[in-house]
Amino acid sequence: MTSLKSEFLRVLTERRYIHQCTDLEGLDALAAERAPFAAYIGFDATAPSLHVGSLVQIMMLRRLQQAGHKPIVLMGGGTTRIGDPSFRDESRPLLGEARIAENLAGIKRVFAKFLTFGDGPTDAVMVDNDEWLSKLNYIAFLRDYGRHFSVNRMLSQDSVKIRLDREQNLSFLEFNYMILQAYDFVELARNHGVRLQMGGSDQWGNIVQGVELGRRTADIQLYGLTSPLITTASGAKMGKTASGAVWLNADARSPYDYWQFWRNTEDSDVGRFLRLFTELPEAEIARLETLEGAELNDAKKILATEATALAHGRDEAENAAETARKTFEEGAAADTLPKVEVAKDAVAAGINVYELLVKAGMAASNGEARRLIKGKGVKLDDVTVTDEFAKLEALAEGGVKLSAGKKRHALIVES
RNA sequence: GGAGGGGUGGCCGAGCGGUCAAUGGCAGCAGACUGUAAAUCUGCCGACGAAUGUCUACGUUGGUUCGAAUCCAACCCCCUCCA
Repeated sequence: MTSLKSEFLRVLTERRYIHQCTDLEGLDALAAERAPFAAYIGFDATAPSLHVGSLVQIMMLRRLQQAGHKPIVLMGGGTTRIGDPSFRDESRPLLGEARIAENLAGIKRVFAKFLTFGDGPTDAVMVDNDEWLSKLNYIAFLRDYGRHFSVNRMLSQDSVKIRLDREQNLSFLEFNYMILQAYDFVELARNHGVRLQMGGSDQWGNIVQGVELGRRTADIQLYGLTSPLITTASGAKMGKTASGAVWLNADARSPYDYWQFWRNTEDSDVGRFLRLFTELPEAEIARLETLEGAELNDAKKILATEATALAHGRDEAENAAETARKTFEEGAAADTLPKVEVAKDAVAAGINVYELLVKAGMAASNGEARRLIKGKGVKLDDVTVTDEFAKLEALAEGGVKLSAGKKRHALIVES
């Protein structure tokens, strides 16, 4: 590989963000120019927040902005109404307009943490493809753009081929997804000066279609860049855990939980995640990833704090780290643990421990809570609860620490 | 429109009149071992109840039967092939 001239691509390469690029040299030359250029990544609006699965993409936009260029967040308000069939076994449910609007608002709040929005030349902008897609005229669109797409070509695309090979239905609606995505690219190139589209590796086919459409219909040289699919070392997709998706919104997953998610990273993922999800200097990461055994836990803590700082702010991250330190290393009940309030007289009357577990969200039902106790999974102030009908009858001054397993803790306090 | 196949718990997938709250796998939770890791082993894994138990659940609605996830009918949805 030739040495890269642009800061943007140098950083992306060093941090292992790049999987494929349509024209690395061309893009490098563009990124090395002094004038900012715009690049975009599309996100769909199927949920009210984004989760860790999209974090690589978000970080790429952040890096772009840091390198002095303009990130554009394309919200798929229009395409969400179709559903991307890429590598999906089944059609996605179609969402109503109200839900989509709601989702867009939630997602906007996530991005505000990672990017600087505004009107300046390198300020981030959020656009919704519904703006132009809903105005399309079918006949005109077919005539102007439809003729540039080869069905033969589209059928040979992996994402489509998989569906066909498995003899699963692929509706025409979904088949159009890639056409619209390609059109988005050209539309953004014309009206927002976009030259580059980035995305996950599963978007490669769609992105390439857009690059070609740009050349054919607008005579613009566009670029595409994809990031590798991020899985954990044991092969699981990023962002799914016990309690569901790891959301980036604080109201969907608390900063403390978010910190815990990163803290529990597998050993062999630490270096890779530090590069992708934190902004620590490369030299520091190189040092951290050589740690072994129990010492590697220090690296995980740094990973957790740095990653949490990006999504929730430095203060929240430090708090989460401190709460975890007290809870796990001192065994103390940090007063910043999630709190469960119980009425005074309820305690005096004696309250079942299993009820507390349900209240704390550590068990979904009384039965589950009792099973948990039977399985020796519950502790009160670090003492294993042995009787499934044990009651809590008094509260210590600072409350009582309730633990389900080794990792989930809450503080029971009087209300 | 015609012919065939199918819809079972978070997912995959058995069951095909009673012994079915439904085999098995995955995912998940807990315990042991550790380092809040991985791997491994053990237990749990519909709701309510202290419990014999009660309730809800095998696409929907009816029916047959002492008894239905299992049989019948209609309907809805999905898939394949033909038109």
